Amino acid sequence: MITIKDMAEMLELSTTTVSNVIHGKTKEVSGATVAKVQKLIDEYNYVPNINARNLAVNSSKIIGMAIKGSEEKYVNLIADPFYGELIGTVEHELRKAGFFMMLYISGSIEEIIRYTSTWNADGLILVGMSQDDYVKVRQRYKKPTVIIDSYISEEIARHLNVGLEDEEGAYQMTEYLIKYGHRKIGFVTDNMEGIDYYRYLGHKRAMKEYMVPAEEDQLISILPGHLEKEDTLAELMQKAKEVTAFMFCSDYYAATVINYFQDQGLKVPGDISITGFDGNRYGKMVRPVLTTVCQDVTEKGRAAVKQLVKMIENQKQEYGNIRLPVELFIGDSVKKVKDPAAS
Amino acid sequence: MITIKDMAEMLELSTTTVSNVIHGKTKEVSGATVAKVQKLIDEYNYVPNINARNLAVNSSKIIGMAIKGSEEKYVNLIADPFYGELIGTVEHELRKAGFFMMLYISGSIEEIIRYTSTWNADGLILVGMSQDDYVKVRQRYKKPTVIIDSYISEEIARHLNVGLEDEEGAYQMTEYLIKYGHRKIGFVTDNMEGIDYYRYLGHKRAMKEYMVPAEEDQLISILPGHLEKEDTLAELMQKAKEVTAFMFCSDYYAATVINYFQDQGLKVPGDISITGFDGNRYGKMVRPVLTTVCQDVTEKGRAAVKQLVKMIENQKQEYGNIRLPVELFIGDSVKKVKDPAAS
DNA sequence: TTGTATGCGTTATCAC
DNA sequence: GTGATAACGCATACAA
Repeated sequence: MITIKDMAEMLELSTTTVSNVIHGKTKEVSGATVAKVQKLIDEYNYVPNINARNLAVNSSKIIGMAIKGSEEKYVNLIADPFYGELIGTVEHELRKAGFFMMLYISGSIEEIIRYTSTWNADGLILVGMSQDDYVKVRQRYKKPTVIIDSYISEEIARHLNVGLEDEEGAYQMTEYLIKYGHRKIGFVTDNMEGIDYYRYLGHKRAMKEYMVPAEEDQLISILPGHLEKEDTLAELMQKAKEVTAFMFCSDYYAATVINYFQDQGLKVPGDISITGFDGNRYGKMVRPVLTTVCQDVTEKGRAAVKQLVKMIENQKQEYGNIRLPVELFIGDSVKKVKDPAAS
Repeated sequence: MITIKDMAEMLELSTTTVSNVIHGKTKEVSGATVAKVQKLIDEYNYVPNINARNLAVNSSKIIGMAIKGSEEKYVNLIADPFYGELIGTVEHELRKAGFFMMLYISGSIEEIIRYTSTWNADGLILVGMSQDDYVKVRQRYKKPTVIIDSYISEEIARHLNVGLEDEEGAYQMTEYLIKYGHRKIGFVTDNMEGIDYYRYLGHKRAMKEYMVPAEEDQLISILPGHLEKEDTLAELMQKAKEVTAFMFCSDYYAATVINYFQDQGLKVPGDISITGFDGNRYGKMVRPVLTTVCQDVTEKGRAAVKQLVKMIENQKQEYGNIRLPVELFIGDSVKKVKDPAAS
C-alpha cells in the first residue's frame, strides 16, 4: 500500500502537492508535476486510506443500514426476498452516490446504536423499527436518518419515513373481495403494529364503507413466526370454514397457506379465496397465482437513498412521509361467490 | 462525541490511563481511577472512533464481502434467496467474531479491488468469481481471502474455497433418475463454468456408469438470464418431447419451468420429470414439490467465516477445498417410467 | 500507578 | 507553484 508520503518522497515533492494532484486541483500545479505524480499513482495503484481521510475530515462515507428483527426471526427475515431486494438496491444506489453500506442485522437496538456511532456513519437507514426503537436511536444519533416502513407518530418524533400506501392497498383489496361477493373475510396477521396495523385499518374502512356488518369481520391473530408451524396451519384450516376469504399481509404467508390447504385437500379458490401483500416471486410461483397488492421494493430503496443523500448534503434532518403507491395484481386465488344476503 | 482526550482532561489524567481502562488493562491502574473513568465513559456514552483506531493499529475490523454478477443480472441475483441467506449468515457470524461486513455487489472486479483496498479490509469473502477474477484480486490484495463456490485450478492459484459436493450431488440425482427408469435426460444450464460444469460432470459420470448411451444424453444450453423469457421456455417445451426428465442447476429455474409447463397443459411429472438443485423455498413452494439436491447455505456461510477468521488470526493465507455435503430431497416432481429398453 | 511522546495517512491552513 | 506544519483520535513504547 503506497501512501501520499511515499510518493512525495520518491518524487521529492511535498505531500501537499501530491494531494493536490490527487484531488484534481491541477490549476495550481505545473503540468510536468501533474504528469509525474499521475504516473506514480497509476504505477503503484495508489488508493487512499479511507480511515485517515475520515479522521482528517471527520466524516465517513459510510451509511449504516440497520435491520431490526428478533433473534428468533433471524433466518426467516433475511431469506425473505423483500430484504434481499431491498438490501441490494440500497447498496447499489448508495454506491452510485459515492457512499458505502455497512449492514447491521440485529435484534438489539443498543447494539445497532453502538455500531453506528463507532463507525461514525454519515447517515442511517432504519428498517423494521418500532416507535420506541426510533426514539432510542435518535437520542444518541443526531445525523440524517431515514426510516423504511415504520409508522411513528408525528408529535413524538420528527422523522422521515419511506413507506407504502398500506391502508389504501388493503382497502382496495378488501373492496375487490367485497365486489366479488365476499363478506366473511378473515384478516390474518402476526402483529398489530406498524404496517400490519394500517393494513388492517384499510381493511376495516372498506368493510365499513360497504356496510358489511362488524360480526362478519374476523381478525385472526397468529403468533409471530408461527405461520409455518403445523398446528397454526391446522387451526387456520378450521377458521377457513367460517369465512370465504383470507387476507394475508405477506405473499410468503399467503403462498405457504395456499400450499398447505391444497395439500390437505381444500380447494383454492374453490373452497376459500386467498390474497397476499407484496407482489413478490412467491406469489407468482404458487398455483393458483396469488392475487395480491404489489409494491415496488426497488423504488422504495431508491427513494430512501435519495432522501438520505439530500439530507447529508444539506446537513440537516428533514421530516415527512413518503408513501409509495401500491397496485392490485389480480391472480387466480380469488373466486366470485354468491352473496347469500344479496339474493 | 466525547474522546479519550476530553475525558483525560476532565479527570486530569493522561490519555494513556484512560485508554488502559477502556481496554480493561485494569491491573496497571488503581481501583479508584478505574471507577472514575468508568463512570465518565458511561455518563457520556463514550464510543471509540474506529477510524482513528484503525489508523493507529493499521487494521480495520472490516471484512469485504464481494459478490460479482454482471450488471444485467443484478436484480435477479440479489432477489435469489440463496444470496439473502448467505449474506445474512455471513453478517451474523462475522459480527459474532468481532468483525464488520462491508458488502460490495458489482459487475466490475476492478471496482471491487479498489474498494477493498481503500477500506483496508482485514479479509475478503468472494462469491461468484471466475478463475480470472480471483487471480486479478490476488495480484492486488494480499490479505486472507476465502472464496465461495468457485472452481479454481490448484496450479494457477493457491486458494481456500468453500463449496459443495457439486459433482457428487449431480451424480446422485442422475443415478436416482436412472433408477426410476429415465434414460433420456436433458441437463439444462446457462453456463459451463464453475459449479454448473462440475454438476454436469457428475451427471455424465452417472450416465456412463449406468451405461446410458451417449446419444441419449442431452446438454441443453440456455442464454444466461433467459430462462425467464417466454421464447426460451417455449423452446424448452419443444425439447421436453425428446426427453423424459430435465435436470436444472437451481431450484428457482426448475420451479419456474414446472409452473410454465403446467400452465401450458404439460403434466409434471406425468409428461415430464423435473429436478432442481439448492433445496430452497422455491422448491418447497411449487407443486409438485420439487425433487432436488439440498445444500446448507447457513453452514456454507459459517464455514467461510470460520476459515477466514482463522487465517486472520494466524496472519496467513491457507489453501484447500472444503466441500460441504449435499443431500437428495425427494419431492413429487419425478415419475417412475418404464424403460423401453429394459422390457 | 501514571504520564510523555510519537506515529498512523490524510487534509487544510498558511507561508514562501 | 510548492512546501511546512498542525490537526483528526487513538494506541503504545518508553519514562518517571
